Amino acid sequence: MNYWLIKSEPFVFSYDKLVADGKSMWDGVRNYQARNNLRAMREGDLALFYHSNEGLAVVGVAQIIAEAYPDPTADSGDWSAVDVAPYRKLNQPVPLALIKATPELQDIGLVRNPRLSVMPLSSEAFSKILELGQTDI
DNA sequence: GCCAACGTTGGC
DNA sequence: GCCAACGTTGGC
Repeated sequence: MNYWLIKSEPFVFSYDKLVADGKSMWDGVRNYQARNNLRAMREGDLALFYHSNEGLAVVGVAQIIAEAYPDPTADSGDWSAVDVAPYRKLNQPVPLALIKATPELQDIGLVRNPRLSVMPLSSEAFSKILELGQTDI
């Protein structure tokens, strides 16, 4: 089981929208590092869902339900998409400021490389954020 | 709305 | 293959 963090701008696609839709294709990634992370995802992996730009918080957990396939929204280039489904909404959103203020979370990609949109997380970091979000899964 | 950080592009 | 210029992302 691998753990991930995926980012979305909530006015483009929010966690609530994912819940409403039941599942979604995770497409439009145009960054090689992020794409390679998408390709490393396995069915059943869990991903924290982070709202960037507005909200600035981890709000829920999503599950990977289909592994990487060619991104149909790419008209050229070698890009990938996966399918995700809602898994659990956090009881308490975990704001970026809290993550930055938590010593155990100083090494995660969100802090180290804030512009990467798909990044791996250690199981420790994943659990810690769930704990901050007062959520058991 | 500004600006810093990073990735990508293109000239040499 | 290097590096400057540019575009994009995302926090503040």
